[in-house]
Amino acid sequence: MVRKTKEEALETRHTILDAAEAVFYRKGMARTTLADIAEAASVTRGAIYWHFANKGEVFEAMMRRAIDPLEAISEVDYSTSERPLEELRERVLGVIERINSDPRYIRVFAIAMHKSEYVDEMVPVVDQCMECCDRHLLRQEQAFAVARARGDLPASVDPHRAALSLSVMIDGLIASWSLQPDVYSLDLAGGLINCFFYGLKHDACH
Amino acid sequence: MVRKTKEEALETRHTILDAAEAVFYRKGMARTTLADIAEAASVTRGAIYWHFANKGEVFEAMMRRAIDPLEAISEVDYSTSERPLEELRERVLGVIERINSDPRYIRVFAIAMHKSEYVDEMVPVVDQCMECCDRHLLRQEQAFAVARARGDLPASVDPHRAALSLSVMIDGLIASWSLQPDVYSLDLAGGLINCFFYGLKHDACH
DNA sequence: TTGTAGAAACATTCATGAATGTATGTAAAG
DNA sequence: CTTTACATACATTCATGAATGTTTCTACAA
Repeated sequence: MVRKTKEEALETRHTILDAAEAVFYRKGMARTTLADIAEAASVTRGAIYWHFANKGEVFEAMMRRAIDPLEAISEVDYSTSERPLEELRERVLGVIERINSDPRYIRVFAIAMHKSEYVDEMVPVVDQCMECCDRHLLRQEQAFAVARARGDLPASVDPHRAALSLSVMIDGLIASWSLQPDVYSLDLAGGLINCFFYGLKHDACH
Repeated sequence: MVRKTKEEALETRHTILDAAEAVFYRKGMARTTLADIAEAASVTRGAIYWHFANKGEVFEAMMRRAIDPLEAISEVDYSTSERPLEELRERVLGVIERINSDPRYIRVFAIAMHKSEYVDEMVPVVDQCMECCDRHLLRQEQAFAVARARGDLPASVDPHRAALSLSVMIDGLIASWSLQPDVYSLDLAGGLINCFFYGLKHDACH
């Protein structure tokens, strides 16, 4: 009903994204209408259409807002690392712990993995969201390769397969975890990774 | 345009489900309309409404047709098993191999896990589909417990956590696999499970 | 054996509501 | 006085489900 200052406008934008997050989580992407979001945010559809072009852009903005802070952790180079496996482990657990620290992450991951459909224009957006978990697949591969070169892993270990296996475990963990946060807890991750690395070192992955 | 015999009617039903499978896989559940399915099946919407009440029932029937044959493998009792871990391993790999044998499985799993939204009335249907992968979570727990009692696993192993970890890995594998069948191959599964069991035996999951 | 009633297996048409996007209105900030 | 930041109103599209029409099979009777 009233015009706002720029700061207030940015606040409404966040209000809209908060509402979208809640409604998406409850009803899923397809079944939530912009009217639902507007009602939850106590604004009109006009306000949403002012800030975003359509529902897809709302989703994208909601995701970006959540996962962009995670991106910073991704910058690594294992090539000169003294303990590549240790660093890899710490980094993966760091991301998971970070996700665990803010309930918002679990919600948006649940939306991206279970409450939206991986088709058409959603593919690149969801991809970016997932990549922030195992975007380092190449880097992981590097870590395993360096570890093998250093003699930390047996020569029979295939870095590519190892990285694939690791990201499978991470994706599975995040998927189960975001769906049932009370069943799957954070400490499963550490155990799984330890177990996997142990098996790798002893050449048990065949 | 013509009336059919009972056999022909059942054939149209299968034709509709085939078409639904293809269109669901391409466009996702939400964006496919019954008109799409009808066109792909070369029938009219009226035909679909004759066989099914709505799109949800089409989905459910499509899923049932695919996963019901998998259910048979699920009946196990590890309590008297001599080699519970071996049997568990073989059973899990058996399911995965079965899935690998028919491209239909990969498609319906991709639909269930990535091309549909886990909300409302979809929850029980998708659950049933997922349970056929790790429906044995309780049975797995039993297998681990029996193995521990037999001394095949160290006493420090928690059967419940072990079963959770295993199903996380399986879910993650099926999820990645169904999304990119060319990237993730079947033989990753065996290695992962071996690696996990090895780590379990050597008490490395902490 | 054949004729006929009824039901099964669809096709076609129609009415309705719901969601979208746009266009316009409006009040305050700059 | 112009633009921002919305609110309101409107037109259009589209998917659904029901209602109805049509054709063929099946059962049963004569």
